[in-house]
Amino acid sequence: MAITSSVAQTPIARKISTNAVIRTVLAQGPISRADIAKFTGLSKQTISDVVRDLETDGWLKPVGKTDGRPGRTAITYELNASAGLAISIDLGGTKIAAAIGDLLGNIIAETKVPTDARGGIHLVDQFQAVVNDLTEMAGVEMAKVRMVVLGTPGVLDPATGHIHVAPNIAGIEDIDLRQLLTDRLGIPAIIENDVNLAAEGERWKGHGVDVGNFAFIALGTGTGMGIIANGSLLRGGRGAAGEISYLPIGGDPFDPGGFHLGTFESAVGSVAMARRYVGFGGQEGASVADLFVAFEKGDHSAIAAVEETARLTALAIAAVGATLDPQLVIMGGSIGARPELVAAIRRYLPRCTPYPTRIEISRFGNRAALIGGMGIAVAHMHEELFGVDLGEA
Amino acid sequence: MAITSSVAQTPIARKISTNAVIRTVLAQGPISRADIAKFTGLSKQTISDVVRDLETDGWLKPVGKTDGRPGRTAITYELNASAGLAISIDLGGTKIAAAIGDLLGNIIAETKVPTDARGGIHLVDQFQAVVNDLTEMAGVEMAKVRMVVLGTPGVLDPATGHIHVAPNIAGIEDIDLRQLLTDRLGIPAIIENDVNLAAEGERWKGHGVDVGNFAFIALGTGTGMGIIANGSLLRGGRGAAGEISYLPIGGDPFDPGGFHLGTFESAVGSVAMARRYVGFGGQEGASVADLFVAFEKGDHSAIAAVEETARLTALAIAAVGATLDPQLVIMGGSIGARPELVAAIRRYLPRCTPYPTRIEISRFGNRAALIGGMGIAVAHMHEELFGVDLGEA
DNA sequence: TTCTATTTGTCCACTGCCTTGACAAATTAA
DNA sequence: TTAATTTGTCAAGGCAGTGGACAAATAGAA
Repeated sequence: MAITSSVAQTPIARKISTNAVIRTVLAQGPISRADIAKFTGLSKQTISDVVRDLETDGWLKPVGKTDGRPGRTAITYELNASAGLAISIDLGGTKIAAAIGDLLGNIIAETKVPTDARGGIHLVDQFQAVVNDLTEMAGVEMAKVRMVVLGTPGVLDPATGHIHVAPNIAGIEDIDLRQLLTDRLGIPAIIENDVNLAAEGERWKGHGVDVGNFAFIALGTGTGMGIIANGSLLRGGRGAAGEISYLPIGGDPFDPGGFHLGTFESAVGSVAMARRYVGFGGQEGASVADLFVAFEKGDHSAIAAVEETARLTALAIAAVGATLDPQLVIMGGSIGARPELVAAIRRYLPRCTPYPTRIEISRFGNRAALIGGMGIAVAHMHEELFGVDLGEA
Repeated sequence: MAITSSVAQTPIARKISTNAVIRTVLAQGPISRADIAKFTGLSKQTISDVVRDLETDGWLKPVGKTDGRPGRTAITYELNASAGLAISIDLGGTKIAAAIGDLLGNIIAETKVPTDARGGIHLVDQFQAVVNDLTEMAGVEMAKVRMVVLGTPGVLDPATGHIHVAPNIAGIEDIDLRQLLTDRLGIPAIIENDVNLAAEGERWKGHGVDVGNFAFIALGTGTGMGIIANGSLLRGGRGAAGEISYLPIGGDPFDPGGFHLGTFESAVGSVAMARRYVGFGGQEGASVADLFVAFEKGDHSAIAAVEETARLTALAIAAVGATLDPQLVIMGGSIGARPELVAAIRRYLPRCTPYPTRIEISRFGNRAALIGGMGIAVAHMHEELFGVDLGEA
């Protein structure tokens, strides 16, 4: 394990300079070379050289001129957004959503198809087809796509990328989906848990912007949490960080045989919520959707069911608060993003913890994972294209 | 915010090279210049230059010669451990422990004094005296001490370093202890929560070596947890990460007025444990120490008290596991490190969570925070002396 | 003991990257 | 039209790193 690679002469200094220029342009929008020099502290000469190289390689492009100030007009440069493309795919139990975006993360095209129920290798075929559709819709060549991020349910092993538990989707636990996707598309692929991606999405462009510590809690058919701590995603030892299904809340965790499903998920998942509604007097066979309709009409059974779910969720947030101390909890998922539920949680939380966490509803609804995947893909693309690699550091 | 500082000509390349050399020497022990060159990938010439500079500045020193291999003998170099010193201070409610260590983190001298009950500014006087004692004991000059780390109970604001809640120690919530210490000693000071330091200590030289995700749980008068996640300390938004006192476990978190003390701490702290023992039939007025003596003799009340504490702690570990997914939980503190208790926790944990975490007892006992402080101090010293600063990166 | 293979470490020439200062070019304000 | 100001290029110089040549030093073999 060599610490510095240093194949050629002294590429490191130029790489650092290039990286500084790119980051400055990325952060400061259209900017002149003179301003880049002031901002980075590098000399005008160096900046001119670097910008020239970047322009001939197609990464930067001149976009305009300054005016209004005294002195010679300056040519302003911007990142050539179309120089690199990335794809985000959100694999769900019923549908596959996908988007293609440019170097700045602007989404150019988006599509959605039903998930192939046969699962397994057939999904890879679907991904291929979806990617083809996207490049066609966007009118771009596949060669410029440099990164694909796939969000899936389930626990992913951080080391191998192996998907451990994915109840909704058939036959993906035994195949190396990341490798298959990489091979099929010929570009680097990343797999990440969908709730983790939702958290990344909120960090990128949602409520989590500039928040270094927050959690995204998804309540729906199942329960999950994505954690951003110290400004980066927390995966845990086996990739199971945020698997709040197993929180010892909402039932007796020592109940033999019961805890394997997850004490918390057994208490607040959609099945439990519907059953609770029925138990409180709701219509036999009612779904969670029915419950919220009834809630709207002021149905007492529905209100009681929501209240109880909110109470348990508040306890879970209290537990998360005592462990992670997030500045913010973002609620998502088909149930978790319901304003009625969140309002109730906001009422319960200060009653069970002295330092209640701020709670927001996800900004992106069911597109959060897709957005987050794009954020990750763009970040990795930047790293791959412009990143400075000191070996380890 | 300039991205590269670049005061002089091109200091960055030489800094990177120097850093690579130092890290290689640090990791590979006594090593020749030729081997450093092979290891880093840099040329022999560069290594010779860098080593010469480092030697004249006193950071490296030749320690021997190679032999046994064919070819010319090589001079091997080692880090000059005494070139830089660091101090770790552990501020406790009853005593102040402190140690001085060298560039490699070897502890040279250690001391302990009772905490000045007047607290506040008097503590700074004590710190000063303790530091003087240490340098005298170690026979070193204060000028070579480059970093001091202070561990304290309480929640520290990550941004300001302000100590929020420190029940055991008088008058330190209103003063800027870090600034006072820095000014008094004339060297950079860092303040960190003592349980966090204990976790860092285990990571540095204890059970947490090479474990990227683990938690150190301290049970004693109070309860606390230090978290290492993704290989680094997790502080949370307000520095309150790991404040498991507030876990909604071991009582009714909605009990009005009760939760301010912390539901979990109220259930497993030493006061609660002694009261539980008495409640189960133990001697009126018995302490936790008495409890464990009785436990040793097979006293049923004591056994029941330990069992209940273990059961609740297992639940807390289950909650932490569902949130952080640590590979390991290390138990510490006067109660938490008791083997009897840990044995019971190990029995309970698999009964309340499907993926029980491995549990170990702290390797350093009540010196864990002191050791951890030394680890942090040494790491910061290395960073300050040899670190490569790309501005942000 | 002598020779050979091998390894260490230095010397030297060369290249790449960055900086500084000078200066031409272009624009606003007076 | 002129002065002030800013942009961007040119040219010279320095630092850092590389690679090849080579002297020095040693183990092992003849």
